[in-house]
Amino acid sequence: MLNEKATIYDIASDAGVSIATVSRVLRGETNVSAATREKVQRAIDRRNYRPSVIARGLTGKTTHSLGIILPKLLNPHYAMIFTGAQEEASARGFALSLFPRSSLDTDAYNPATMLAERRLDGVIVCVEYLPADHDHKVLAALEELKRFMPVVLIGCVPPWYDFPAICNNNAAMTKEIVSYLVSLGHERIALVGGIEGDTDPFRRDIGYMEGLREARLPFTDSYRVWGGGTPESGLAGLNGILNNLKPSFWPTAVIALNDLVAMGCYSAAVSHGLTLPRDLSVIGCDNMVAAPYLSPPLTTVDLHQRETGARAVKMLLGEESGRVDAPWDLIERGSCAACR
Amino acid sequence: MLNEKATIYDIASDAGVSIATVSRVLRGETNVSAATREKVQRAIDRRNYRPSVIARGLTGKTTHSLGIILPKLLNPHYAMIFTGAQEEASARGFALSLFPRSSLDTDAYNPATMLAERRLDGVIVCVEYLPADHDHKVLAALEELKRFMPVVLIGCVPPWYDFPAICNNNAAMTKEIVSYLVSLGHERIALVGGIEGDTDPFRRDIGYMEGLREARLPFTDSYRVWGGGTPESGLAGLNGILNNLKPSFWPTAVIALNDLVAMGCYSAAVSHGLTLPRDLSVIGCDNMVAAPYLSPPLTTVDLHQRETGARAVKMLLGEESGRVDAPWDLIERGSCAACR
DNA sequence: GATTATCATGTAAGCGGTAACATTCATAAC
DNA sequence: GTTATGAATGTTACCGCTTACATGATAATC
Repeated sequence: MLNEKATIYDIASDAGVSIATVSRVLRGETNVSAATREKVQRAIDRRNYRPSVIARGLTGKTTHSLGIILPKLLNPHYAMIFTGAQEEASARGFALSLFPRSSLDTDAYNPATMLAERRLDGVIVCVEYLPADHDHKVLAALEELKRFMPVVLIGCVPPWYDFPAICNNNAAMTKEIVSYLVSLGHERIALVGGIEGDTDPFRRDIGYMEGLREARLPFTDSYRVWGGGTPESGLAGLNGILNNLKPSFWPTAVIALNDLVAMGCYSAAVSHGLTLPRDLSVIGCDNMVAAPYLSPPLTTVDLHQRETGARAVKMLLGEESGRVDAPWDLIERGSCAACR
Repeated sequence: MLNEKATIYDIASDAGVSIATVSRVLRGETNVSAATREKVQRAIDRRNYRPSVIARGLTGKTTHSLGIILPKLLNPHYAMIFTGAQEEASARGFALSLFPRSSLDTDAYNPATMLAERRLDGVIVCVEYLPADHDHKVLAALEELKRFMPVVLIGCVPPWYDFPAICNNNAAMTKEIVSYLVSLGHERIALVGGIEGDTDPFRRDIGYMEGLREARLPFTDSYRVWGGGTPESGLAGLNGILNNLKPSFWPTAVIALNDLVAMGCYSAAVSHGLTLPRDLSVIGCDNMVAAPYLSPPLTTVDLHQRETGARAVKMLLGEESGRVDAPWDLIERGSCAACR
């Protein structure tokens, strides 16, 4: 508790040894005599000395810092991933910095400049389920980035992307959701959210179609609306469906892109005089903390994002590798009911 | 786009100049001839060279990296602060790393070790409205931290803390909320959330009491329940009030610690057969993105967290100083109505 | 007792930059 | 023509560590 910024030289001279010896005790090498070790440790404690991670990083190998890029923290999905990654990183003495999505913009500045110049030990990139993420410019930026440091992708990642990834197979998940709703007797099932495109075989709409086909249900174009992951989008999406159809054709269940979209659907439903889940079942995705407190409590899918974030860190650090699928669990609460 | 990790020496030899000259063009110094500058720039572009922030940091002055400590990212309040801080930091070429709350635990490890050894240029600490944050151990850790780097506090910070801070005067805010509810005709107003303690003059309960007094309303002990900032806490809190009182004594309005707590209150209310806002008005705090999509849409207080986060960065960088108050705005939506 | 293996410790060369100071050379001043 | 002046550029000593290698002192080997 004595003084601020001391260097390894100060400690060495305090303890009457060379800096190499101090460095040895700092790194816990064994070939230091007990007496010396103790002398050094005392000097360290006395000055409250902390070796500079910066200087260590310069010497080579590792900077003990990681990065993460994600669309937005206000989306609980990403906040959970970040949290998991942060915990894992910090448990290993790594710092985790958040970088903006724009880091991948080829136009602005040079791609990935901020990341590259920091010599990160790796970066986690959360890709949105949006064509914007899959366009070749972003992909090029990612390839570029990969030349500087290990990259792990999280999200709906097409198999032909040559990146280590934790992949959300939204198609398989959505198919399971459809069959769940079918098991409740629903036959008019809407899908709200997601973006059209043929770049990605794991898209929700693909699983949606498959689920319908398997249940021998017709695909009705009006029941599928595209949109982003916000409440606004959910509101607009379901409103569109309800406004354009006679009530007798209204869907009895809706699959929302995520929990936020589901909230928008709640709003749309009540504004059309529908009572949930009696008149309409809604299922979300993400299992955000607030999900159980909506009325009705939201039935959703738990994506284990925290675990995913932690896992991504392990992958960056080389403890795991390749491409793995993220697990998911359907969480039944009160927003889905048997079809009347 | 040629090669990875080049150094300033590579560029110098490519361009046929000394490293000092390269360093000069890197830092945009003026006393370099146009011809030389261009030669160097070409070499830089050709190898896609990025100077190492690590090496720069070693030389002294600044590491161009900041830290932030907050209770949890899953709380939209903190996610918004983080977002604002991140944007501001990255606009200036600073990285922002998230560190866990436990960084301030005196017990674990040495206080602030991770932060100190990274030689951050500053750290933002979001303190919770909890005695735990104000206990002397955490305060000691903060003082310790301050000896290593600039610290800016965000939150409900008692005036005798000698820190630059952006301060939430929750007392003043709550007083205003009370008078808003009073103006709607409410006379039985509950306060759900917050922690008892005498360490902090900006506590919500103080403003609550003042507001009551000013409106010449009695303070009813059963209407004030303590608790944390989660939906669980809101549910338990309001349930407690409703269960312990005959319906004729039920409050007609409730002030929730934050929007998440307000959601818990919604649940408690509906489970008691109450219709919002007809039978009960609820007001939250934080104005989270989902707030407009609850039913009824949540009346709440906007704390301008993004702006606060950005401002904290500016304070760390010495562009602003001292202790300022965070602004707030009451956002009227559908969850508060005139008392029947 | 001379040789060698072993352990504890010291010396010094980087790592990739910055910046103070030195040098060079052309132009202006005398 | 000589010298002062200053812009352009180069040299070099750090910054705070890690690490390969050197050194010295003991202990083990025969």
